[in-house]
Amino acid sequence: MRLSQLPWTTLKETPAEAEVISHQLLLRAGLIRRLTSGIFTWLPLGLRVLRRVEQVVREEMDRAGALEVLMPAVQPAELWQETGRWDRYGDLLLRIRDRQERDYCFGPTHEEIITDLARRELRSYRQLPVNYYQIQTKFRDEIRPRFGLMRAREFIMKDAYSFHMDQASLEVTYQAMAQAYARIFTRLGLRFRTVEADSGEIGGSRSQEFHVLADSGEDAIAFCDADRFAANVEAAPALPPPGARPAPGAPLQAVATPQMRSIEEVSAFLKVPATRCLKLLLVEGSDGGIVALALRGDHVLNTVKAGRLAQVAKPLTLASPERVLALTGAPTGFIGPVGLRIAVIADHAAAALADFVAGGNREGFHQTGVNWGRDAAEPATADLRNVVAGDPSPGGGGPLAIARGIEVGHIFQLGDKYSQAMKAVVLDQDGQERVMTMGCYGIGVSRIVAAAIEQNHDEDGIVWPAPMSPFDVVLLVLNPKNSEAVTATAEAIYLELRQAGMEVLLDDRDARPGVKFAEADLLGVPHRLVLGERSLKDAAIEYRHRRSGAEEKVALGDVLEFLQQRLAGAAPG
RNA sequence: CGGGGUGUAGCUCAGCUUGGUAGAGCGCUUGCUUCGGGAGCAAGAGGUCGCAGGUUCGAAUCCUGUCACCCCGACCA
Repeated sequence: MRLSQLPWTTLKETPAEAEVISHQLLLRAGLIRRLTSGIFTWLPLGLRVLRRVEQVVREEMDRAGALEVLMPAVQPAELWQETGRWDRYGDLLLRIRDRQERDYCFGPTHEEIITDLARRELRSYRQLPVNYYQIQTKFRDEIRPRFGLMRAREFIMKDAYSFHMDQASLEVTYQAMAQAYARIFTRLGLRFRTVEADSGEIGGSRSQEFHVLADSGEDAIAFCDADRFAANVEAAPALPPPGARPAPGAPLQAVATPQMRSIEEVSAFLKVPATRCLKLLLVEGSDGGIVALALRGDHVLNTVKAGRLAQVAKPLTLASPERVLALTGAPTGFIGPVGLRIAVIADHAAAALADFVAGGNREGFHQTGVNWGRDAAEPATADLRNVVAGDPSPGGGGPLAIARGIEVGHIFQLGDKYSQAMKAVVLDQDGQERVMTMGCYGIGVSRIVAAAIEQNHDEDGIVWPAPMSPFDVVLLVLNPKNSEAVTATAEAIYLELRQAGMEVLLDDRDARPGVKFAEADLLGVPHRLVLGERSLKDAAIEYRHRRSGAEEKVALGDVLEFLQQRLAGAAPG
């Protein structure tokens, strides 16, 4: 592609709307433009990146035996009503109405559509298993779209859905997808981790996420290299502390703690570490009452774990301050277990505390020297908290570490949740109708583009992993108007490289050298060639590697071979 | 949805407090000079000051409404 024929506008200044680096660089490098909140146009150079990602995804899905289809983006309400999600999916679902006043939605996902397709197309166990996939635009009306392509409302997703006679068959495809995903992210040159996950609203049992590692990631993932355990913090079990709880040693005492509502305030005021404080969170119970959840002061409630408790109302809802006051006689911030007439469920670590500090159930007071069993009833126990760095790994290999990740892939074993609701059945060997078992497998294609930048950039701009760079090579022609020899040589090299199958960006614009250098760095193509009168005098061309900055002079006759070796190298960029 | 903030040239912003008919830098056009890391000089083009209504002789500026965009918030017990 010739830059002289491309209306390419880069930005020297960072647009005010962009907060994260990937969003800033995508805009500055002229790859995308925002149309409205959470909705973007892909410009010519940006689209090349997206297409390269799609191609890798497509190749690996095909290799794994999946079948590409393309389903409609607009979906009739009837199918969503069949599974009950028309009502349950909520405001995330963009609902639209046609001229006949019929209800539709713009698809945020395609379980209903594919299940409808499967029940129409599939008749016999002989046709199973089958795995359909598509690469397509989704729309989710996010509460707050942000971070550019990372949390957009409209985005490109690869979603796949598999159909099976039984769980064993599902397992096989599920593992094949896990392997395909690992191949995809490896091929794209991304540093990633596969982690155990919560299956969330989609339902089903087993589920794993694929995270691109980046400090700006929205998710926390817990892992242990020694035993290869890795899980989203949402899903990582916190083990009970070892050893027996110490015996009570201190007397129960009430202490005045005026205005001290938070653990930080109480801990600092009483000079007691947060690890010896108890915090109680009052949530709505499934029986219409209130349930108290007890955590150690330094721990954080895991809402996924808490939401699974039978005693807790779904969805997990904190009790209102008014209700707390009415039921306990004390305002929030001063609630403790002593004398509390509410069921308490304690996290294992909170249940292991002795001689701890807790709210006094009286405004302006806490208690010290509190002990379970002696001062308050022994609580029920459960795993309620997020793991923290240093916690023992559930795999037994040692302490956990925490890293940040961007979720770019998620695979689920759905079971029969949708096939049952929509009566997607085939006949088995005995001629009996059997509900199919399903799996589903998603990849955030457009999000991968943002995640790759979050993970691969420097102060000059993007540093694409080679497999997703918009071009393999950028060739800068310096001052083309000054020298016909330079222009002619550049044209010859441009042709030679393209004939060898390389994607080459030729900067043949009548622009100053400094502009060309700066914009090439911003765009982030891994390999750069520079041809000017200076190098032409030596019958050479200058090469520079974007990521390392390493430079070399290459004889004109050797350019093709030199680059072929570079491109063939395993180093992804 | 609640709270906060911002809407002025393609981009980043000033001007608003104290009303008097719109500016800077970058970008864009033309010319000259430059020409190996986002050039210099000169001359230009480009704005219903988000929109609507009100106050006023006069509104970017004050008031009301509305729309859009951005940020924070479901860890407080």
